[in-house]
Amino acid sequence: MIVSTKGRYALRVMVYLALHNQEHHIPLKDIAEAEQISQKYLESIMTTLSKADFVDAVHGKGGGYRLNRPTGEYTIGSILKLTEGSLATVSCTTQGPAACSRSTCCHTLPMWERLDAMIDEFFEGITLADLLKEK
Amino acid sequence: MIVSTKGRYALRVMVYLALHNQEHHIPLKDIAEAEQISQKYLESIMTTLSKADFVDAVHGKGGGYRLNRPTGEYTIGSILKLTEGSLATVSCTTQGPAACSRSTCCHTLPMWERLDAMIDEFFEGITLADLLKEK
DNA sequence: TATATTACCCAGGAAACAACTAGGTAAACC
DNA sequence: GGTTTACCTAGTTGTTTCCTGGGTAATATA
Repeated sequence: MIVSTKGRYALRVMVYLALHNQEHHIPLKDIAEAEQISQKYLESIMTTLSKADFVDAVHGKGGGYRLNRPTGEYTIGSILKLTEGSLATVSCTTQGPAACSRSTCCHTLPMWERLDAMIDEFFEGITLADLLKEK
Repeated sequence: MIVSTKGRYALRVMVYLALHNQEHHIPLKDIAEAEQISQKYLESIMTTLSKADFVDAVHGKGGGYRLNRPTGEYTIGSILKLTEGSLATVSCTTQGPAACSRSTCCHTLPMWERLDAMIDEFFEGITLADLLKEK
């Protein structure tokens, strides 16, 4: 697993907000119900998205969440990196090359680096707008 | 993390065996020491490789392990799938589409499937022989 | 045959992480 | 002032990862 529920939930919520991009904000409760995600768990994810200005959050009655950019400006990579922390496929590549004492002579490290680059390119090449067209 | 130490260790051992492909077999103890991997932990990995006929195992003095195919015939994908069980990036794609009740209307599922396909292609396109040329 | 040397088997355990829960406080609206 | 919402801190449960311990089975050598 490279992407946990945290990242997947975040993506689904962003898609949901994109599909319901109205004038009014959508409260967390509604999103959780519609997407069948634990409300409490989703809270922490939404706060992360809000702090990074991925969504606009409004308190009180009539409040909730809303996207604050056009869907084409959110790459999937940016959403996943924010919520997952990292998309590294192996621990070798998360920290610098100094992390592994064998890095200077490791025959597999270059492959991991190429894989990470490929995955990064994959996710950065897809936007929220692209996802809406799927299915 | 898509690949745990188990799969990474397996790869490193296979590379080690490829680089030391002599007439005689190499005992586990030597491999563990050279690669700085827990001997006990490596045992279970080697048994997996042996059972799948990826390596030839010989008991007793002078015994140990040895590759039993040319390095070009081992794809990285086959080694990782054997030791990791699966290379799926999200739980949605591990089981069939029936696993997730939302699969019929999920906007993100096609993306995960494309990602999995891309990663599979990546690993199946690299052989042990290719890794030896690295670094 | 005895002994050393190796691979194999089975069971468990510490630590980390993932996924979720509980119980509050702060802001905005009516 | 009260309701409705987002936000904050902490804890809990379950799973997985990584590793260890204590054996047994096979093979070679003396």
